[in-house]
Formats: sequence, structure tokens, C-alpha cells
Amino acid sequence: MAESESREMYLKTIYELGDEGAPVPVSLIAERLGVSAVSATEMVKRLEGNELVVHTPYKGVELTKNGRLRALSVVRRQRLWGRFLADQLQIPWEYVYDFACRLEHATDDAVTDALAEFLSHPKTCPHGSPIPDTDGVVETLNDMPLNEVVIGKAGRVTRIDRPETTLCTYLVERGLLPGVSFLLEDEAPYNGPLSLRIEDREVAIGREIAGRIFVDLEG
Amino acid sequence: MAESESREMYLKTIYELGDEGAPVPVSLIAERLGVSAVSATEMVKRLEGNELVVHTPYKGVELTKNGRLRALSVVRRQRLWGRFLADQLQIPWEYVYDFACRLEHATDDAVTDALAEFLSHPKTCPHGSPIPDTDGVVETLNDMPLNEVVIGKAGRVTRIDRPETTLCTYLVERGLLPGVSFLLEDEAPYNGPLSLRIEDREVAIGREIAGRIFVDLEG
DNA sequence: CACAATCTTATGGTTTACCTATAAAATATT
DNA sequence: AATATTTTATAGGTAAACCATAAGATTGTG
Repeated sequence: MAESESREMYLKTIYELGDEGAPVPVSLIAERLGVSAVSATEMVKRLEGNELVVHTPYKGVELTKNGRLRALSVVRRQRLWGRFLADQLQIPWEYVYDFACRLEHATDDAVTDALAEFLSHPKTCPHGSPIPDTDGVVETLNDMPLNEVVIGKAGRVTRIDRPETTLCTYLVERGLLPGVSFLLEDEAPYNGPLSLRIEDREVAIGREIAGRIFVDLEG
Repeated sequence: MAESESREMYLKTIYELGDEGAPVPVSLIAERLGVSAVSATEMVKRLEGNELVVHTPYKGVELTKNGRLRALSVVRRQRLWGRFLADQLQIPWEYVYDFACRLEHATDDAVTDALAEFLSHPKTCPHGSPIPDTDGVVETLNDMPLNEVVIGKAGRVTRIDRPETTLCTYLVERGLLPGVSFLLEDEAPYNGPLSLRIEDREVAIGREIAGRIFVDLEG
């Protein structure tokens, strides 16, 4: 019952989009994966045949218990490889996620567990997200996306959502990395950029990117 | 110009079968990869279109300079992963080759070089084969397959050819691992098994397996 | 409640990589 | 030289993931 690379990407995507417990619209899955709605529907049907998801037409897709476990396995593999690539191989932070995303599909559970052991069971990936354990238990964070923070609040970056190279390169240039403290000074009207103060610098960040930067507020 | 997994397997196979410099019959490639001759011919045609191989009908297939480099890149990746899995992750020796074979296709050259650096540029894989360097330079061994050794000769195992789990499990049980010294005592008629003395044990090994165990003779 | 926007299903087509069966061509063997 | 074997080519097919386009179902909003 080995999952193909494509199926694993679908499971991971459904997991990532569904953490509020609500069904995930097929159109959203399609958008995330850069495929047509038709293709996504076809795959959802296949996954449903394997009892990995349940599709309620016009509502969305939910993972079954089994599907959730498979998805968490994929996430675990990717985040562990991320740690390895960043910490051991010294791969630049921006490239880690993309490289790990390729390795995740080529890794058995036996190797995954050995990797976790080798890395001394790290709790988070290099982009701040928690690593599920072998049994599919993950820490639940109650951080919030930067674009929902109100003006005047200060906080600290906890993690980056889907930290692809393109996004990360941009963030590195601005020093907006996990662990960094900021003060949200202003937000421009008409969905304009947010103005942050980071140390002694002024950083402007668009709303879309801000939605992928998760933070904890101070106090 | 990224190679698909399948194409990489073909290139690797052609490389492994062609080290005597002679063209490799398509039928041999097909057999090695467990596909039909037609499928192999189709793929060879595709690879030829990319100038990775040259096919001389009724003779065989040869790698071009470029194809050889791609093949060596695949081999390098597999053998480095093998070292990592065995040395760092403590994956049992028998499983290493198969696991590494999956990882090799998911690894960029950047990651490969970082891995080599991390491992301090090992010269051989856990099964005794030399690891090509970044520029595609490999050590040439002048070891010989065990099935070509004459009776009475003593030697030492240098490497195992295509050390899949099934084969390795068998070899581990008999203690026939790289580095081990042996004396070829006898060979049974009608293509029967070879009789080896290893330390104080008597070990019988079939001709086919013997063909995949490479050795250096003493003296 | 009607209707527009959204979502689903249906149809037909693509690519990659495999298959079988059969026919034709080249090489080997007797 | 004639036959046997091997190799290659041809034709037709399958499965997994994709695609576009169009028709049908549902939902939310005016």
C-alpha cells in the first residue's frame, strides 16, 4: 500500500489546509498543488477509494483517521529531512524545504525513525513547525498569522508556512526569520503592505506573505 | 534537464553493465531492470534522443560522455546515501542498498556534494564499491568475481555487486562480507556450488551468487 | 425565490512508462 | 546455404496523472 509521490502530496496538502477541522474545498487543493480542479477531483476520488479521505460534495474533503496518519507521516519525513539538511549538511535555509520535499517521498518509515534518532528527536523543523512523532502526535500551536495582528502589537516569529525557496529568499533579505522579534507599526490601506520594526530597521511586508508568517504576540 | 527516476535507473544499469567498454545488449538491460525487451528498446530510443546513449542495432548500447556523467552521478548519490544510512543511521547492512536506491533519485547535486562533505568524502560504499567524485572520476578496481577464481586460491572479498536485501541477507548469514578472507577449496561439478573455507567454517555458495561477489587474490 | 457564482461530473485528449503479440531483419549455427 | 536464434520493429493496450472544455448540480445572496 505504498503511496505514490503524487498521492502523498495530496494527503499532505489536505492535512495542511484542514487544520481547523473543517472540510477542505477541492478547489483549494487544486490551487495549492497547481493542478486543475478536474485533476484534483479525480485524485480525491482515488483517495476516497482507498479510505484515506471522505469527500462531501459541495462541502469539501476530510482526511480519515488513516489518511491523517499517512499525511502526518509525510509531514514528519519532510521536517526531519529539513533538520538534517539544515543542521548537518549546512544547506542554506532557503533551499531546505524544497530539497526535503523531494526526499520525503523516498523515505521508508524505518529510515525515518532512524533519522529521528540520529537527530536526537528534534521538536521542530528549521522553519519553526513542530515535527509529528512516529505515532502521529503533533504539538498544536496557537500562534497566528502576521496579517491578523493588530497595529501596535509586538511579537515574535514562530514559523513560516510552506517555506519554499522563493519565499524564504525574500524573507532572508528582510531578516524575517523564526525567532525574530518585531513591532507591527502600521498597515497601508487598500490591502497595502504592513510596516514592521525589526531591531532598528523598518520592513514592509505584503499581506499575502504576511499570511504565511506565523507569530506569537508578546504579553 | 532533470532525469526521471526510470531514466536514471536505465543510465545506471547501462553503466554497470558496460564497464568492460563493450556495448551493452538491450536484452541484458531489459533483464536487469525486469522489463520487456520492447520497453527497454523504447527507453533506449528516448535516451538516444537526448544524446545520453548511442545504440548500434544488434550490437548494443553505449553511454555518451554526457550519459556516463549522468550515470556516475546516480551511482555517486546511491553510494553516498549508502554510507550515510549504514554509518550514521545504523541501518542494517542488508537494507542499505535498497533504501539508498530510492533516495538517489530525490537528491540534487548540491545536496549530494554537501552529503559527501558531511561524510568526509568516503572512498567506498558499505558494500565495497568506490564512490565517484563530483567530476565523475572513479577508481578502477582489478578485482575478479568469485566464480572465476581457480580452486586452491585464497583471497579477500572486496565488494558485492548490486547488493540487494535478498542477496545480502543470505551473505550475512554466511559471513561472506567485504573484507573477509577465504580459501576456495572446491567446486562441485555440473555448475554446482563452490566450497569456501572462511576462518574455521565451511561455506557453500552457488555459481550465480559467486558471480556477484568480487575478490582480490592473495599474493 | 431566483439566479449567478461555484462546485462537480462528463468527455475526450496528452505524456510517460510499462505490457503482449506478431512480424521482419540480422546474426549464428549447422 | 539453410535453418535456428536473437534482436528489432510494429501495432495495439493499460494505468497514473495530468489537461481543456462543457454540461449539470448546488449554494448563497440579492
